[in-house]
Amino acid sequence: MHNAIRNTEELHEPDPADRPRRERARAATIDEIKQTALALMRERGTVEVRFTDIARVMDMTPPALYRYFADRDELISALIHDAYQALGEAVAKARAEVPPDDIAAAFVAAGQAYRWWAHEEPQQFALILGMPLPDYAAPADGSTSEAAGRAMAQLSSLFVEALRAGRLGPPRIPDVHPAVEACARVKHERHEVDVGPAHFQAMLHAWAALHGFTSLEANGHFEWMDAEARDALFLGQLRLAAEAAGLPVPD
Amino acid sequence: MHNAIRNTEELHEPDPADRPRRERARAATIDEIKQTALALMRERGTVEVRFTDIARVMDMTPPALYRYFADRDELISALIHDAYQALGEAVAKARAEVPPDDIAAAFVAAGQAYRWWAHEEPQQFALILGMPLPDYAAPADGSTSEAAGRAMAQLSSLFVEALRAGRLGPPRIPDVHPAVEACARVKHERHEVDVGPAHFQAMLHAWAALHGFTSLEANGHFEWMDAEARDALFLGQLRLAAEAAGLPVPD
DNA sequence: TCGTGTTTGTTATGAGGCTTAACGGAGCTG
DNA sequence: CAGCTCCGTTAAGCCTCATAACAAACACGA
Repeated sequence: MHNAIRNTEELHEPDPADRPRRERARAATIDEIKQTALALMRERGTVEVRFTDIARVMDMTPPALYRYFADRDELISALIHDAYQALGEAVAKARAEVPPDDIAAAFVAAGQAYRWWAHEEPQQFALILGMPLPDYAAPADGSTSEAAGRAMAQLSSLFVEALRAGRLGPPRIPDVHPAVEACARVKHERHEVDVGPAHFQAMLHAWAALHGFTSLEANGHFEWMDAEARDALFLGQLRLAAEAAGLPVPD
Repeated sequence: MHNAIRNTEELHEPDPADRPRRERARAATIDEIKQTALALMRERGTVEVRFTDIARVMDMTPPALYRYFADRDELISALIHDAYQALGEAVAKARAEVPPDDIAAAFVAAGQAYRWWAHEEPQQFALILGMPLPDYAAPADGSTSEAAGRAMAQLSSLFVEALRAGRLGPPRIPDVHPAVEACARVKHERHEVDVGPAHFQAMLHAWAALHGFTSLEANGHFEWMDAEARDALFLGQLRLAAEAAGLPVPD
């Protein structure tokens, strides 16, 4: 137990003057642990991570890490949280670098960012969108699912913007199965997705297409193609998705 | 070392009469090990597998397993090979149960089989199409990549059949980037894909869309939808893919 | 029927990872 | 300086992978 829980808990101290200094050091160590874990994952091409290895790279002994994370699961949780954050930020950043009224360009930018991030960080990508890890249970505070929602919101907000700009045409599949409509309604009531059911459906189709290419590429199943071919192919996938969803088609 | 290598090697014995009996027993044990490994993976929801656990379930001691597999990697290799085989067979079986001249139905059947198998066997699916395992190297005999090729051939043959039947219309994206065309030419020369570049491109787009939905669902990212909604959504995805590829559109 | 060699299992052993417990030192606070 | 907290260490227990050495079962030939 010790006090490793303090990562997630908010602890009320008597607010001594040294708090910022010590806390900064602590935060820096936590960050170094996470960065080292990621570096090792990248190096070994795996989601696996050994406390012993992290400690060795950091010139520490393995038990020292337990001052910062109660166990491996807590570290994994933190990494998953960060990964959602990083993906969301990557997409948001890409969208911000595009003229705000150019919906088609924003869609391409978002899609490319999703793909680029997954390709650069396949381990983090696998962490959040691949097979869930053994015994891992999402933290009860919902911090990871909240982060997941924010990442997905990047996509749905694009539809909302297109709708507001009057640039959202009808999706290629206009009819919606009642069960799908029910899901759309729930999402709509929670204000997670502020578009109609047909466009909600189209959005999921677009996400799936986007994700499929991204996932296959990130996991090395497109390595028989060179980078140029993959780029062109992905752009085509984006065009198809935009067209089917009623979004302005890029190019 | 011992003699566990005999799984993959073809060994030339003096062909004694007892060979079939002992070999059958050996094959049965190998099969039981693999089945137990799969059962444990399913139970724990993971790709991880512990020799100790397998042995316990089989009422054996862990070292006994080394008589059949040199190490964990060799077991994984066998499981990957079997998984490709199983996926290919699932798709082939689904296609065989549909009138051979109904291309649209065959496409739906193949897609549903791909999705169904991934959903029923998410661990095996992750094994072959998810993130590659640490330290794992595909066997030099190319048995896994050959199995992979056969599984993918189920999709490409569908396009060939449609072409022969005169039911293959133009794909929604007719222009092909030179780099993609070069890849298509290579595949064509090897007779792995006997369709033109534009349809080759469309096939990859279809695979990606199909795979994206399948992968998200198999990894639990669509669990907020009920089964009915997911079914309807997937059918829509198939329709979009068929339409974009120039295949006959189902329904 | 009885040795003989092969196959297949066992126990014993060691290396290495995860995790906790117990302890010691650094640094801030009074 | 005494006392407290935080951070790191060493020591130790348990578990897994993997190998070595040994024992039983079995098929086979003389």
